Parts: sequence; C-alpha cells; structure tokens
Amino acid sequence: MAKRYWLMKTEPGDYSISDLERDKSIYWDGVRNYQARNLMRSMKVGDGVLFYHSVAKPPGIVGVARVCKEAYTDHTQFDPEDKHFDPKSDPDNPRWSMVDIEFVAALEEILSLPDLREMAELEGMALLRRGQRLSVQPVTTAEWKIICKKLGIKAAIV
DNA sequence: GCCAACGTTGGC
DNA sequence: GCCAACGTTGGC
Repeated sequence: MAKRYWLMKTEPGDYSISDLERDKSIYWDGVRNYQARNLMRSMKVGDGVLFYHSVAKPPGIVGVARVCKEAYTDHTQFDPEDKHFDPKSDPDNPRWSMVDIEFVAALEEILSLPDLREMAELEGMALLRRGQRLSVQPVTTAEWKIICKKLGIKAAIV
C-alpha cells in the first residue's frame, strides 16, 4: 500500500508543534468524531502528517509529522476525570481510537490559512472547503507535494 | 464575541 | 425515520 498523507489539527494552547518536538512522539487522544476516527483507523505507520494549528493567530500548517503507531484504543474515553470521557463507550467494544505520531520537522514560519487560500493549485483541498471542520483530514499526494515544494522541503521527508 | 456549518441527541 | 434543539468547531 502506497504511503498516504493527512492533516491533523490541534489548538496550540492544548498541544503545539513545540510540544511534539520536545516529546518526540505523542498519542493523539481525544478525537470524538466518527469520520475522523475512521480516517485514523485507516492510517499506516510511515504516513505523512501536516501538523496544523487551529484557533491560532493566524491558523495554519506549522510542521510535519509521521504516523508511528497504528490505531488502538484511546484510553481517555474510559477516564471519568478526562475531558473526553465517553460514558457510553463499551470497554468490550471501545468506540474511540487513536494513533501515535512522531516529530519530523517544525517550520520556521507558519504556512497560514490565508497563504494556503492564495495557492491556486490547492483549490479543492479539504481544508479549504467551506464548512470543513474535521480535525483529521486526508491530504492527496498532489497536495502534499505542492505544500512541500512551497515549504522548500523534500516531499520524501517523511 | 459572533455565527455559519456542521454533528449528535432524543422525542415522536 | 424525521427533525427540532442543542453542542461544538473554528474562522473572522
């Protein structure tokens, strides 16, 4: 199976690219949307990830990461103290999954959402579509290459 | 803070 | 199964 690419959103106040650089890798817990969950379940080790800061000024792509562990149970769904606790999830058939991602690179300068919108080649990208709120999104190989070129990094960096 | 664009919940 | 009410996301 060919390598695939993704975009994952995070609010930098919760977890930023700097945090990932410090931690080297992290489990991506807290996703509580079925579509995003299904996308994570289809991820493979080695897939490329565009690391995106949302609710930031400005929002945009701030780094690159790589999937380093395929989907497994998100333990926070069973923790009543956790913000993402889900009392309806059955321990025998857990509702929510997560993957691990590892740090690859942090950009010196953010590739902001307005910048992305100005890139004509990215017209049609999921992120730029009206009303697209998914916190995990697929990125096409073509989009990945265009963005890597814009960033001045090798598309094969991951 | 506003609000559009969703997704989820629950009564019927 | 429908759909109104509600909650969340996330840009602006």
